[in-house]
Amino acid sequence: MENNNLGSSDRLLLAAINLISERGYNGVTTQEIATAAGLSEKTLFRHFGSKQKLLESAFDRYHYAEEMRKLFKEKLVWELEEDLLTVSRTYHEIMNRNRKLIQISTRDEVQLPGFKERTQQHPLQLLEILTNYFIAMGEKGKMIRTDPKMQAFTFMMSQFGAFVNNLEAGKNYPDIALEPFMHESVKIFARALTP
Amino acid sequence: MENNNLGSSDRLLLAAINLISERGYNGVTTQEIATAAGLSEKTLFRHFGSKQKLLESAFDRYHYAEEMRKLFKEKLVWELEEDLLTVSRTYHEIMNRNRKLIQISTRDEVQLPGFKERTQQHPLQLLEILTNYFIAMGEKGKMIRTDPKMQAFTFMMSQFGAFVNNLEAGKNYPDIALEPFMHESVKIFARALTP
DNA sequence: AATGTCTGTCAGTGATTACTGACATCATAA
DNA sequence: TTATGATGTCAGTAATCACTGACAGACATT
Repeated sequence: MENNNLGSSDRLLLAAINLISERGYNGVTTQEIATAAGLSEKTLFRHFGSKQKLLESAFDRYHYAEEMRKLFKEKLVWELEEDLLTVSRTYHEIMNRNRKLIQISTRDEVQLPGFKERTQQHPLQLLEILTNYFIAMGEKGKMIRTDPKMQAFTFMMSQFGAFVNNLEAGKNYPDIALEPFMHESVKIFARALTP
Repeated sequence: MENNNLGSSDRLLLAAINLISERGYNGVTTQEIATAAGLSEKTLFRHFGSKQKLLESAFDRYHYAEEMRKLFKEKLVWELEEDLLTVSRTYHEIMNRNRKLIQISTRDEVQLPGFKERTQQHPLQLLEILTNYFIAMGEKGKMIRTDPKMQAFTFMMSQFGAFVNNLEAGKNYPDIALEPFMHESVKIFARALTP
């Protein structure tokens, strides 16, 4: 964890994210965070005033909030299997970039109100986009027309479930990798939803 | 939270599970747990000796560890859509019964080693059962024969994702309920996997 | 009546922890 | 050189918290 080329604030923020995502807000001391950042506890408080504000700053600074909307506009080609793969890839990219903050926001949601809403926005956005995409595909005759919202939700849940189990870490399901999962899950849904 | 007809130990265990699942192990004091149980802090320590042992006892006492294996043996009828619905129902029943303990074990896994393995056994069992079921169905000619393990895993992930989002609580996705989700997700996979 | 069991109250201890103030050090810029 | 800003050290405070011992009351069993 040698981030010596970064500024002190960023070193503290990253150390905080790493430690708190692993052991929880109440499971980490300001002393530990400062030491992990290679700085003194005093410096931590000079920069952020309180432990709470330190974590809030970490969210403001390191939460990637780009809209999924934009990412899809230019990428979708109205070919179901290809597009589902794009959706899956983009989803896992964004979610994995935010993994540690998402973990913190779910674990410590009671103590850190408002954080969960911010990380929950990505799934909600995706659900909306995907539902609209399914409706449009149905109108084009390229998809069965039954329950687009629930279909989108089911696809999302499969991706979300895989994300939560952190296939890349390989701890929960050692012999299942992310890339093959994305392909197989996309294939399944494409086959199920094609007329 | 009036469990006055229960013994003191059980009142304490249930109060501990409720509070810790909401606010985390380090976010709850022994004082709070005792008060929630309608007892004094002293009584808590007389019964369990330490906070740690209190939680461990809660797991031993309230973790429903029945094997999915048994539940399926008598229920499956080798009809894909019907069986997938049975699997989904059974899965959510068991997982929801264990929801609070599962939440504790994932949130506080670092501080409570060994707990996660115990709650993770249900999904692992289900994956194995479902994979074998898919293989057998393939041999009967009732399912496409491609990648049974990954197909089982994808189905499981969709159920797991829905479980994590606690549809019954209706907080994350207010307009999506568990029952319709189970039916739609099962329909999707049945259509995708039928020859 | 006597005994044992369960519980509460009270008053504490020792450890941890977020957070502070005073002062020193050191590099860089003016 | 001097001033400035960022940092470290040290010693400390006030609060919290897991946990304890001593004593007493309530209740059931014998």
